[in-house]
Amino acid sequence: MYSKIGRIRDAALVFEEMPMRDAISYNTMINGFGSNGFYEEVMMVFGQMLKSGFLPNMESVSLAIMACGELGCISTGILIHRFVIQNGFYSDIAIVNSLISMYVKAGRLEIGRQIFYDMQKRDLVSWNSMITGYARNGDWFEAVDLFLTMQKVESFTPSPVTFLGLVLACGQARNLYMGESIHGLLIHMGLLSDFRLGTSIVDMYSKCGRVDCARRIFDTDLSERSLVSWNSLIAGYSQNGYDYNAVLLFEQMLLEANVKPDSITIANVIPAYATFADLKSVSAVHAIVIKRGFELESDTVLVTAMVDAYGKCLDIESATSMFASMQKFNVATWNAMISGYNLNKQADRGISRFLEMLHSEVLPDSITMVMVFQSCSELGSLKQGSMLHGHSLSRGFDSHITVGNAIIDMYFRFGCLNTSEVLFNVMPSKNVITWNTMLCGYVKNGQSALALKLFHQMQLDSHHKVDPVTMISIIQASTTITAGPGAEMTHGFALKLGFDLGTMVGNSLVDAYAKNGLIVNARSLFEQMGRSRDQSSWNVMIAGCGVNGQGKEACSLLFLMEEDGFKPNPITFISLLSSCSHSGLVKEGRRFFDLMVTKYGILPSLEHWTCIIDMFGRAGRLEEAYQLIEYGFHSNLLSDCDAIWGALLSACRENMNIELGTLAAERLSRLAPQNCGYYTLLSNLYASVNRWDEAEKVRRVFENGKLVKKPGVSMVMI
DNA sequence: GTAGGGTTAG
Repeated sequence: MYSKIGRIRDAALVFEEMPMRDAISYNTMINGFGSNGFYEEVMMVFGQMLKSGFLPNMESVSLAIMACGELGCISTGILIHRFVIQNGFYSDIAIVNSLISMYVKAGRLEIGRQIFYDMQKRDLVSWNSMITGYARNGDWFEAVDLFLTMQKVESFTPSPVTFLGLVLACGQARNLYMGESIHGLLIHMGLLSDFRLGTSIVDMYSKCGRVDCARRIFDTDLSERSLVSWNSLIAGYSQNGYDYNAVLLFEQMLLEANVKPDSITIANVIPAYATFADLKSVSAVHAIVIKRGFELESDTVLVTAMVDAYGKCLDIESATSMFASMQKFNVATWNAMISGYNLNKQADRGISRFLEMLHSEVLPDSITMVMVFQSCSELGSLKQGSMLHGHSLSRGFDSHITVGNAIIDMYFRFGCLNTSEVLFNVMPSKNVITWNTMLCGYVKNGQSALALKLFHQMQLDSHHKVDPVTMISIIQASTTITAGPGAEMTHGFALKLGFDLGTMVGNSLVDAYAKNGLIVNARSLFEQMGRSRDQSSWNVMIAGCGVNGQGKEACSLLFLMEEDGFKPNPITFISLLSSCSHSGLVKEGRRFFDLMVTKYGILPSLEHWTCIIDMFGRAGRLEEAYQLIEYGFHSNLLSDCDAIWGALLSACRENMNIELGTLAAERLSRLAPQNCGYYTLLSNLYASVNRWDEAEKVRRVFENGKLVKKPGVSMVMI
């Protein structure tokens, strides 16, 4: 009675206290748990029932099989399968259908298929289960084939569940063409009013990258906007790079009265906030999760999304503690954690996590390998990188293009161009990212000519089309070789290719023009870009004015930028401060520095501080630089570190200021006694004012080997 | 008895 009205916990209590249980009470309990989705409990009671010697009824057996499917307990499922055969349940079509469904849910299509073909008599549910099985695995061809055979051979009329399977198949296979056909068929048959089918169509368009169609159906065609339809559309936006739309839709959802987000909604929207590195929103969503009591410890997917998000927001400690609070890990969780350490410049912790992972029961996958190769680059440890390269070869990861790309990228970062080239040449299959990695690697290593040569080769290869990332490398390579004309040429070339100068390529060209003295071209392209400008376009333009001595123009761009709807970010102020620095606009620079903190709430980073020290230095106003540093310490905006004194010492060297220079060097020698660069600066400073004896003294300290060589990163044994 | 939505990289 209790279980019928959903008060399953009360029923369980009564059941526990029953002195004598009979088959009926066991079956009732299994039914109660099963219909409320308590699958673990179903398994438990089912086990107890068999142990006590009672024979379950058809319904209980069916529910137990269903529970195995839901929980992914395929080994228990196989035992129940045997039990079914031994106890004569195999004649029941419903039980066999449940078995098929269990196997296909676990991805064991071959077993499901065997059972299906061995059946003497099949009903519509058997066909539907099989179709759905193929659909989940993205095999739309088999799904459609079964759909046709079902009608031709056994004359079954498809039900809405059949179509649910077909639409799912198109989505999973990203087959837009088939999806559109079935959409049309459903309209024709008048089945779209079934809200489950409507939702599945929204999901299909989302998965096929046509979020615009998904949105139209969501807005106009759905008879009922269920939680699942909201989730499908948010997922569609988020997975297709429309992060802002995902966030907007989620925020709209929060205002709706008749729908509340669940853990899947959150797992969908969190990556969108993460792309913006929007820590405030991520924490706010985390608060919703806690407030609504979603189970975090067991929800691997949700926690993985949160670990990743905190990592991207540079709150690595929150990411670490979320990771630590988990009971079950999967490979994505480990990967998100390692990626977080890389992003937070703590690659050593990433490597440690990887070693920990090797001792856990979760095996690394190709994404893990991509992450650890990044960790090695970040750490600058060639030795470790080569060892992991060997590890990855022995595990067969070299067949993954992404892993190959990551390894090529790593060797470029170590300056091992030859190794990268060899790997590139022997790679059995390449994608456009492989080519881009090579091009970018050459450019970063100052080999622009090689980049252009390879680009030529790439164009002859019809398999790989030039994309925006390719163009950016080519713009940089051309301009390093032929400065201004290079920028004009690649600009023309991009237009000739029929390339829609998107935001990224546009920004890169503006940057190339500006850096090569063609500020007029930069400005006109920047204006031409219009709506396709983003925040970074403004930053590039501001910096570009700066290097061309147009400090005043740079300053006025800040206000135009705000009029255009973009908020300045820390990089904007780096561009502004260095513009002021190059144009000698000390007063303005100082004002922007203050505005940044007070009006925009941006805490100055080390780079901001070194920029402003450089500005004072160029203007010969070293005392003011020093005062500002002292003020930074006092107000806790700045911590005492070698980079700051290094910047001051460098400025002193330019101004031949011995007094402050010695002071800076003193602080430096205490903070970073191993840093050779500063000793050279100090000895140069003495030499510049003809104090040769002092210069010699510093040089001797350096040469006497008082400098300890920075110990290499310790080796890792695998 | 079958039944729609989720995480990680390049």
